[in-house]
Amino acid sequence: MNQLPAMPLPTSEPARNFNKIALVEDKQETQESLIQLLEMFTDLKCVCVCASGEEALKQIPPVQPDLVLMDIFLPRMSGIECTARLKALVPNARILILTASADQEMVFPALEAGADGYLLKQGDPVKLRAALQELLHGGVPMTSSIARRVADFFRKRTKTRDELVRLSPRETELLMLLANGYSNKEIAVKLSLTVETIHTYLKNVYKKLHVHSRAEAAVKYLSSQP
Amino acid sequence: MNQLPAMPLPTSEPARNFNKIALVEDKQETQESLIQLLEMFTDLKCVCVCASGEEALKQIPPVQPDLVLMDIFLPRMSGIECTARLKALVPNARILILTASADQEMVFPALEAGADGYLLKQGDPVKLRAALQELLHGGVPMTSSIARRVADFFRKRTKTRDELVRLSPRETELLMLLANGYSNKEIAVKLSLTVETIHTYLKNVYKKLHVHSRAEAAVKYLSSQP
DNA sequence: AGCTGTTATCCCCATTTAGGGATAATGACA
DNA sequence: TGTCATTATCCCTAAATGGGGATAACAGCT
Repeated sequence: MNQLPAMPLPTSEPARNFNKIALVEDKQETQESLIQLLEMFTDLKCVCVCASGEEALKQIPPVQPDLVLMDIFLPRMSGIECTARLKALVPNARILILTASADQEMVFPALEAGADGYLLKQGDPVKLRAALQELLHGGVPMTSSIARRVADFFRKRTKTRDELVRLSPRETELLMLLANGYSNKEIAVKLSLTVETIHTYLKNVYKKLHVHSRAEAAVKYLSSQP
Repeated sequence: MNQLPAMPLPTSEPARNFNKIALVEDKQETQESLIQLLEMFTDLKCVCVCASGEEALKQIPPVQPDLVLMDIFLPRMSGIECTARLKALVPNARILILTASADQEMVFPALEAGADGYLLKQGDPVKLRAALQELLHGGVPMTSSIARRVADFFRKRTKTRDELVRLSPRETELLMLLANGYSNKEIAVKLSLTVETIHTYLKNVYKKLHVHSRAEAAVKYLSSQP
């Protein structure tokens, strides 16, 4: 149960007054400008620079950085895949995805892979600086356009929903809770209604959806949103 | 198909050099301090102050504000519900949810309801100012802790995927049918098993997934699917 | 003034489900 | 050889659910 696998701690490190940062970027030009930028921040030390995902998975785990700046578009292994694997090897590292405005559609896979932030690399030193600080303090830096995409993700679910069936607001509310796995009793408590009322509502919802069980209703509701 | 319901445009407004903002907040103290704060911003004009959701739905649509600051915890109608209804009545208004740190769990319902931002009301004028600017420019202001919750939402999907791996092939087969809305009886027929057998299987599946109802199991299964 | 939809409460009853247990034949694996 | 996971069957009980109905306040519409 206890293995203690020779932790890579060559130098004793009781307390650092700087944060270790690693860089994964294949385009040399961008790589250099980022390094230059990072040198300006005296509390950050760039300890590792990789030009590919494979390289990153080998070189980054031994140095256990606090931050990783990850390009999304890498030769063979994508920055997303690299992020997912790195997160398993260096769970304490906070990974910031840097992207060229075009590949914004990768934001959801990136967040799923464990990315801790998603920024456009337009090279604003002040914004990058702020983002890195935010990362170190547990935040999730996102540009507003990316946050908007995230918000839209949630929004489009309710929009498509009432296009299918004409449920009343209250009925929809109930169905949402049902589709989250709540029991009638739990729903009743959440909405401050009696269980019998929930009962009646669900009967109507079932009729409108043409289903005969809560599981069916939940499926219908959930499958109506991408 | 075309109704054109007498748009409320009493004054002709070709171009404004300020943005109209409305306030929905029941606590008088907070209300006053927000008004005071907004007065500092000369490009904003507070055109409507409401102390309840019901009031907001009546008073806000006629004035068609550009921004709405919405408290989440209101007497009868929640700020979420009010947001959803307001969005239908004033689609062009950008609604910013203001919340006391406690009710952070409302962030998803809020985004689904159509909120355009979600901030903690800790009363930092600079941050509020920045958020309002971001709103007017199409951004979605969120505090980093809230953005983090959003990111975690995507992450937990992969987590449940791991739990599903623990299921045996037969158990997975059952769960798939369950998640299609079939009853135990129907599943039994489909797999040529007795209902009691289905019963036993589901008990085990529930244990492994840490759920207590078929609806919960279905939701967990479906949310783990791409 | 009547109709319809929404919200909300309550009753009854049959079926289904959830949770607890026991049992047994497989095949894998150590 | 024993243990374990998987597949499969059966029994029991309490709780939850599904389907049927009645009732009532209220808002909006005609």
